[in-house]
Amino acid sequence: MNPNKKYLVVIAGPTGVGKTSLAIQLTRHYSSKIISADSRQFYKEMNIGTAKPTEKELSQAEHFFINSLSIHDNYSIGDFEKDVIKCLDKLFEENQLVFLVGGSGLYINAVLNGVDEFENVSEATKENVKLNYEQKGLLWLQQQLEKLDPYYYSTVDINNPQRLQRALEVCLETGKPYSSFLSNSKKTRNFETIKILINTDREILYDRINKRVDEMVKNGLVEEAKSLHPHKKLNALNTVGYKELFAHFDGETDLATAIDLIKQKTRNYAKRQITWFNNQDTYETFGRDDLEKIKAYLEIILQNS
RNA sequence: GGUACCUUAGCUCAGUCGGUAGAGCAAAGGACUGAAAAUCCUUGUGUCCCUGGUUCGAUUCCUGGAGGUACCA
Repeated sequence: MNPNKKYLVVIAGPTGVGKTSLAIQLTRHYSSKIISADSRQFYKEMNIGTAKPTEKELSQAEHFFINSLSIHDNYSIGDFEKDVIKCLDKLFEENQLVFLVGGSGLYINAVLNGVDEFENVSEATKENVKLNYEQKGLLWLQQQLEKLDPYYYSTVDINNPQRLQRALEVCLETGKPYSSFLSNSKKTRNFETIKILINTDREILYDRINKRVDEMVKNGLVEEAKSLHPHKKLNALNTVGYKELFAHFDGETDLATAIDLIKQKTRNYAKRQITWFNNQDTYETFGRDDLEKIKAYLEIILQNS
């Protein structure tokens, strides 16, 4: 093992696969620390519905970023990248190996490769774009973006209002095309990365997800969501497990339907994660019971580098 | 028991003036640069409940049956 090298071990995979417990065991084995790349787990007000590690698990391995934010905070992937890199610099002073665990592929990639630098967009600009979109519709977004950034317009999914809004906000705020900020290059990092994907049969995964939702309900998810209901407009709460219950509180569905929907939307999410990681390269895939194999794999890499 | 209506995709239902059918949801696949558990894109063959009849041809019209819903007894 090269003592001068530092390693970030990424443990990724779809929700419900059992990443957390694997990662904790590995972390203990290496006496290391865990950085969470599960963006929902940052919010301290959201506990049951975000499938955070339990108190016991948190005591078994030190976790960073869990409960680091309030749902009222404005936090973005750019902030996350900077915060994690800062945190890693500190952790690597005392650890040769640090674990990054989560299922938010975009957030993991931000740590590994970086995201491009953008100027902050003011609330006024965001509000302006949002209002115009609400009043004039998707076509307005498309026309504005086509005018201000024809190149990006030709490459984006022009049916995706979130993408169009974001690009337009940047154009309006900076007076420059959104695409002029895109470098398409990876940042160099002062650590090596080892990428591990945990996956399992679809049937098993979906079954685990369904059971976990029932477990969350038993643990008080409905009550937790009830207490957050007044804040339902916040972006942090526009998420599976909460918005279905908000719809129930608002009289749109009965409770059983809401719970079934949470299961369904979580399954859909897991599938999207699998699609994301399929599209990434250089992940080594393991099953949820492959702790020993993963240890062996890590040893080989550490010895050979 | 009587009368009326219903039975079509995994679900809810359109539709075919007789030439074997299509929406939404689900499901599957895909995309992804500051909302990412978010947002968006693509994909529709199914004994048209069963049985006879009419017809060149019936899921469609007619007879009988089965199941369902409503109302009347």
